[in-house]
Amino acid sequence: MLSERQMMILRAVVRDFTNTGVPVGSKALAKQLPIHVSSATIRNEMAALEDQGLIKKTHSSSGRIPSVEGYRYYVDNLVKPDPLRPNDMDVIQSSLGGDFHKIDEIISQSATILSNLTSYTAFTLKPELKDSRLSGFRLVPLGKRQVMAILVTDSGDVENQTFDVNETVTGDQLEAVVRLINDQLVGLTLPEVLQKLQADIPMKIANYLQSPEGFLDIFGDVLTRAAKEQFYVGGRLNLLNFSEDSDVDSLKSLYSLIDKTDDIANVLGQPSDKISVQIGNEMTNDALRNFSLITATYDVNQHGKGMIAILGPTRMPYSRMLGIVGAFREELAKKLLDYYRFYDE
Amino acid sequence: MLSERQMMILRAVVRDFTNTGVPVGSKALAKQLPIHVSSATIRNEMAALEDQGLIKKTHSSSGRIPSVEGYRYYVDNLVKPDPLRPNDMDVIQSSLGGDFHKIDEIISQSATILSNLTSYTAFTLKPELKDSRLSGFRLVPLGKRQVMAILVTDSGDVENQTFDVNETVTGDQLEAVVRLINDQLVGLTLPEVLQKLQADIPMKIANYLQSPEGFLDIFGDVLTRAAKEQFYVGGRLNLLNFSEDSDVDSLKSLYSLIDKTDDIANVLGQPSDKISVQIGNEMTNDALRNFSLITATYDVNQHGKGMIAILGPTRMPYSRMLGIVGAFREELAKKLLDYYRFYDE
DNA sequence: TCTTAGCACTTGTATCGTTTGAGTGCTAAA
DNA sequence: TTTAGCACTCAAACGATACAAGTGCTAAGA
Repeated sequence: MLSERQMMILRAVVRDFTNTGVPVGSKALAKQLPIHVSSATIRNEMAALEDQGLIKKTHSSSGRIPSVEGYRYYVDNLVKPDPLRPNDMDVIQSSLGGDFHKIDEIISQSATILSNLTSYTAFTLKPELKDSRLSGFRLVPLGKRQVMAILVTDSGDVENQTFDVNETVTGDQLEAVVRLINDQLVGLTLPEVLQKLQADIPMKIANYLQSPEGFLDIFGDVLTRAAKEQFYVGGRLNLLNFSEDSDVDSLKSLYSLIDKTDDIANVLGQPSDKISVQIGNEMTNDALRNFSLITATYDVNQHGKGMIAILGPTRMPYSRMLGIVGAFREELAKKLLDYYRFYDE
Repeated sequence: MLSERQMMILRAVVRDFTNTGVPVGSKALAKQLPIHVSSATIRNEMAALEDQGLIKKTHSSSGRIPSVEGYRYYVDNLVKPDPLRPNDMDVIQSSLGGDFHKIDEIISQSATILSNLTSYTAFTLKPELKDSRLSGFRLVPLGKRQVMAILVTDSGDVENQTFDVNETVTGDQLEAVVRLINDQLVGLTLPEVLQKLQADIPMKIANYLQSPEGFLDIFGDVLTRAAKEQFYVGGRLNLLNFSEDSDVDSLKSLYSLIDKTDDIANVLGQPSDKISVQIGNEMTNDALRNFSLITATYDVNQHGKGMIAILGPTRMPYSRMLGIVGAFREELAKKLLDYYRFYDE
């Protein structure tokens, strides 16, 4: 249990340190705090906070910095999201104000906006209906030897790919493949489709084509791309600002991490309605030791929920960031509802 | 004019420095050179080379490093491409050996291979017929409210984009737009199309649709994407290895540079049949001051010419790099000829 | 005329003791 | 419980010194 005064001190330590990056000492705090006590008193309280593992020293006679547990306590109990700066709201509204013809444009644009507002790295995922289903597959011949495969899901995702075909493939054969896939697979969820694709489909298709592997590969390719959660990243380069001792190796693993869909999905974790903050080594991934991740969902009613996130140094101004993320999720939800309303009815 | 001995010394200075990164002194050279002269003699020769601006000191009593002019002389007159290491050839052939269904896969894979072989950053452009022409445009309705726009050029490039449409648009209208574009624009080069698009097309289309802007925007979008030279990058992260004093700002501008299609096209420059080397500030772009760029074309006969390039620190082992680039351009050309042969006839 | 030994000189790097200043913990008095 | 005072710790900055690598120049030898 912390006393009121201890909370006040912890809050001040976090604030100061996130602003300046310098360990904060008792004297500075005494001057700054609203209550009037001597630095010696502060020292006693700080010793108590240190005993509880909330703050720590960088060396035996230094000022204190928050420990991971200290940040955690601060985020859970002490912080209050800053109201958005008026200018920030303008930025959001004008950047989202344009006319969009694709959900993906809005989502990708959002990543950029978020990274600009925060000067950190931002991630956005589009609203996702879990269990989206295959609603159609086509092979469209283009010119002489090219075919485009197009896969559509019932949630409106479109995935496509162009590939070259040998002349010996006829239009009839393409038709047959398409019909087979549509007859057998439409309406199933994507994982179900993937599973069937490995089980009974190859046998059936053998009736239509002598060498079907090519087509099944293509279809499988497009399918796995569609099943993967697509996300957008904004402000990649901002990570360079926080490389501390410019540790090239850890930077590299960080970048490899954020470019791998699967990994980042793990890191972001399960959606929750509250804004969630993960601090430093609370995340299992070692490359993120000195970073914090703020994630939030946004809700587009029957169109599902999406996610936004920002990744910055553990020492980030949490109150401001929470304010930005909180406001942005709402603006984005509004924008998307508008968008769907326009195209839905 | 350089004497034989001076050339020998310059070559040794470049070799040594690119290998070790340490300025090279007269004593080390005396020990290493095939001829038997004292360090004092070497010093005299080095003074001469310095007078000609080919080498320079980092401070008044240091060993010498090559100047940009020195590298240039070395590359133009002294270097001989290393033969490929046997292992490297294996890597190339097995990485290019697989079965591909798209040119782009081969080209993108090539960027990865090149960056792996060199541990620098690699660029690849696919073979390009200059003046490729619009050969078709389609609008394919997908599900309820989505349409995919597909543009095909006579060189086989396909560019596409999905977008949402309001329900009030009818299939007939789509048909009309497509017919208009195909009637009026097919057969023209892409720049011509772009130009017409701004001139007389909007007026004509107004006869078919009340609010045509949306469609023209989409078409324009896809068109500009198709007109842009697409390139692939491999080993982006390798740039981090050469950040010297970890100058974050210059790293950032470097990355912005290689992500901008237009800029990088400028940097790569005009294709030439010889392998070309650009050294440090020979490139106008300031972010590249400490880098060198090796570019080479590859020739796929009637399918045009493409380009490969690697970007690494000015202090790179040129002989090895020239060997790799030289060998790779040929392997790639071979692979592509095979590929076209299979799909062409 | 070219080469070389020798030497004085320059400079970056490393090492080491010193000082300074910010900050701590502890004690004892208010 | 608070606070003044004091001894103590440690990082950072600083200066002196030594060292090593390398240079240019001079003068003698081939």
